[in-house]
Amino acid sequence: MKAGVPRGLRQVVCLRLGNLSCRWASGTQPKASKSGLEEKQRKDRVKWRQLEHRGPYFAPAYEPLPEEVQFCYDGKPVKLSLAAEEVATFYGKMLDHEYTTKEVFQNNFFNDWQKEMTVEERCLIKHLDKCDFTEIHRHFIDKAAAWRALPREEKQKLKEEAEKLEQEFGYCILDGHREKIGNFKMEPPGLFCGRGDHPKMGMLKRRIRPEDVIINCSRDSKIPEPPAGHQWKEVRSDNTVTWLAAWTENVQNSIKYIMLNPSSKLKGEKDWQKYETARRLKGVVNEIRSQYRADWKSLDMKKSQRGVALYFIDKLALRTGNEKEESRTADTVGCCSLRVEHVRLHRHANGHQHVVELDFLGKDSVRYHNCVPVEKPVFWNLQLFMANKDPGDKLFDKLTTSSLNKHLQDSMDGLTAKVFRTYNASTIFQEQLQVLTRAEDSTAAKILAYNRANRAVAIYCNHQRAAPKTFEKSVRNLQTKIQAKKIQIAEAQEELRKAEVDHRIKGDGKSKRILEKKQRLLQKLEEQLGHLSTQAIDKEENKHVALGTSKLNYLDPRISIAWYINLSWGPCGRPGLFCDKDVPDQMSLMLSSMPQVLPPLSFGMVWGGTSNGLEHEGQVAAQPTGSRR
DNA sequence: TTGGGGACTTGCTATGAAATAA
DNA sequence: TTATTTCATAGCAAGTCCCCAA
Repeated sequence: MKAGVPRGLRQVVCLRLGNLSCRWASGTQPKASKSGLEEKQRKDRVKWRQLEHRGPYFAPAYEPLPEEVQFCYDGKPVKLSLAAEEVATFYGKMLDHEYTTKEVFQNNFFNDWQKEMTVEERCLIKHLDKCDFTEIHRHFIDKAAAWRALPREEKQKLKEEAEKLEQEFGYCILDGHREKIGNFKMEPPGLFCGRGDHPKMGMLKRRIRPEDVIINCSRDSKIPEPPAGHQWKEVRSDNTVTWLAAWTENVQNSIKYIMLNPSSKLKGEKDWQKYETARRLKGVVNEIRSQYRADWKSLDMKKSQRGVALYFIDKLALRTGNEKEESRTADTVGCCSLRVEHVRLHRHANGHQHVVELDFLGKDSVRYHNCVPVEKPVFWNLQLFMANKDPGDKLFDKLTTSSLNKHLQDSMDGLTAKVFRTYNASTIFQEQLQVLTRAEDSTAAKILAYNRANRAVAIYCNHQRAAPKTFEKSVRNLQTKIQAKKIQIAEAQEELRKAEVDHRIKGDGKSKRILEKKQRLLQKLEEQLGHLSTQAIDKEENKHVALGTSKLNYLDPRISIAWYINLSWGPCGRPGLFCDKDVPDQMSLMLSSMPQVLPPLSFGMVWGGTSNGLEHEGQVAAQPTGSRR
């Protein structure tokens, strides 16, 4: 990249560029769609002509425990059969994990474990609380420690073997291009770790054999060889799908796939299309917003519920909320599946009128808790929807996700509820970058601005994380550094003062040089302090916010690039150059010539969306709170 | 119209490599 | 050189949305 660009700033955007350059660069991106029809045609057309790969890499066979590692039952050592021992190691490995303290996990594990036992073992081992897995647990801890302690050469050797494996199994040929596969290693057997209060947690995920796997490749390609002595469940050639191999997992009875890496042309094109669809939404979003406002007044409950639900989806980034099988998954909801018990209405709260309090577990059992002032008709409608219902009843009982999406399709081809998340996320990101960035700021301040814009989106999407384990310690370390820097600055100030006096007395060239040197030192130290302080703020603000998901899935990379280039090379002298129509071609040109010449562009025209009216600064203060339950 | 399966995207955590500081 | 921190990504769970059959 071009020299002279502040290093830190480059780093923060390189994260996006790196992602983008492999996903969209090399001229692989499709042209921007001219119409919804074209997009549909592209979606429906045959996806590939040639697909060749080596098939999945299977997990190594179970390696029995050494003789000295014993499992004990009721205080006595018991030599388990191989199958039972293997499942016991799954539990033993997890002994220090919270999962093994949960009753559901324990019961499911024990139930499935018993199925793997011999008749004699089943007669003997009746209660989990009499099982002692501590030696097994210690064995795996020691094994991990031994691995860490391996000499550098040994580790290097293992690394080279892994690389060789990746070269062999980790790539496929798709229409003449060598593409990276996302997950070429078959998932090893283990215990199912569902999130939240998942009723199936602890169940045995059984080992997948070649006989369970369907291979997808082109007819004329070299069919992957199954491991010796085995055969595939099926070999097919379906060029309307993108997966290379598929199998059904036993816990949830769902299909799992081997697919391409996000860096592949195929995934990159889909990613591109996603953002183009979201950008098309800006052309109709005002109309949709007017429509859902009009629907609030409708006497038809279907319409008024749909209007309020769309308002939530648009304003609060709620997920669509498909129906789920109650007894087989954790109890999580989205917009359409909200229940009365998830909503509380406050006529006055926190100095606002018509406040809606939403409190529910969303995707991955992450808690969404938000008190948000809403428009008056929304408030009264909600009151109506909740009237005469039990807490466990559906809030939007006349609404389904399919009817909602069908309605959206009428407004725009390809529009579904989840497009609003992408659209609003990227719009907020661009707006926040504009608001928070000043050209005259230091690099550290610009990085902070970038991260804050990213954070505004992550908060909007309720992307949370558990605070890193080392968080408190690293904050302390940073504070120590700040204090040390302050002391250094005080000393430098004192030395500068002395140098000034010395120069005033002597007035010669040497004392002048010393004075200038001290001034430079002080300036440098103050800059370093500024950088450290900014880092501390950034770290603290980011304690519970996960930036990665929005960065990867919701923020159009072109916004980052436009911002970065604008800050590095100044605003565009040719307004209108980067107008919507030209975005893909401009990006293509820009990326292909990234190291040499970068065309000017006008930041602010990449998306140029219409805000959803949410006060993002305000929402940061009243952000959804809570964590996984 | 509905329910379920299939295909795909989104999301969080753990881990290990690379970068950075001491 | 070593310790610590940061960052990318592997791993896999859990969503969304489309399609098809009953």
